[in-house]
Amino acid sequence: MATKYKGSVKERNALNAFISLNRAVETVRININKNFQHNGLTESQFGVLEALLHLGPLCQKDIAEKLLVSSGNITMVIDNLEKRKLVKRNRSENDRRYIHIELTKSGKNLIQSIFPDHVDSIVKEFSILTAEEQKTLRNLTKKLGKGKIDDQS
Amino acid sequence: MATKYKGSVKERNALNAFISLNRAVETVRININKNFQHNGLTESQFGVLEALLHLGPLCQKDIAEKLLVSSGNITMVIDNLEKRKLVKRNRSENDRRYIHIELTKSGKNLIQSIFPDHVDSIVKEFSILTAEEQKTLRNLTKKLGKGKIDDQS
DNA sequence: ATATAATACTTTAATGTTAAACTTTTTAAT
DNA sequence: ATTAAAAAGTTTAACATTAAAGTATTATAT
Repeated sequence: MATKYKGSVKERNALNAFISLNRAVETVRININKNFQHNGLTESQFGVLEALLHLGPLCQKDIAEKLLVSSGNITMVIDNLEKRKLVKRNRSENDRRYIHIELTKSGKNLIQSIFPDHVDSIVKEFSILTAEEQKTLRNLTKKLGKGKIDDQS
Repeated sequence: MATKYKGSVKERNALNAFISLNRAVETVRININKNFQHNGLTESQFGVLEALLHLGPLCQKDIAEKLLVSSGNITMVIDNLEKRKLVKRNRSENDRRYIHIELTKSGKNLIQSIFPDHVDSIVKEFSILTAEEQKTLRNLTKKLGKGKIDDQS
């Protein structure tokens, strides 16, 4: 019953790249996320804390753009982080539509304590590739993604 | 306030590759998913229908493994597909623990009508890379992902 | 100045997602 | 044969996610 898709060479090339790309991200993520899951953080919560750590206070719209998620989603993620007192909402005085989000002291302590392990596990996952291959992978994927997040270059 | 992470060369290489990889998948997915979203399908639902189309009837455990999701999740996704009469549950006679899922006629019609556009949009997204680059990308990501889904090779 | 647009955020409804506890069925051990 | 363990699927609670509609605030056009 199994019927593999038969397409043109062009189609098979793109499909193969797409499938492997998705699979790689999924498996790598599952392994890397174990780090902050031990600390009761979800991937979204970790992403917000990391952005705040490395970029400083941000309004919710900026966070949503960095993480490529909807504004409604950010409202809930920030809600949950606020419940745990890891971040704080500050209504802007200049323009009261904006809410600036900043790390609390315990939020900063938490993300700072987790981040080194996070980096370690990324290094570990990618160590199956040489430095040269990692650079190649980065250059190829940079072309595919219209990224808004600054990377480490 | 922005404080970029300072790490070793090894760490920056891995981080850069990781960030670009994630970003590429997210942006590519958002574009590609528009196809089946027009037909009221979610990404998960599309994934199930596609697996059933190309691999034939599967039990829920197999579907969960192909899609790298939990068994509880598959229960819900199949529930929603069943509500729309796109798939059908068949309790196995040999071993009553298993439930075989198969496409209904309308489910097969739907996925067959959508799939060509799906492939087209993947080809379009990846056309920013040459055929050689697509193969390189595939080979690099294959090393990273411990895939279980058969690809088109 | 006032009406209109646009912007930032929230809410709602529907679906997705997981982990963990649970049921049912089958297999393995003794 | 009886019991224990394993396996497939379901349920529950909590969080994620989006689209679309709604609220509050600010900017713009006339």
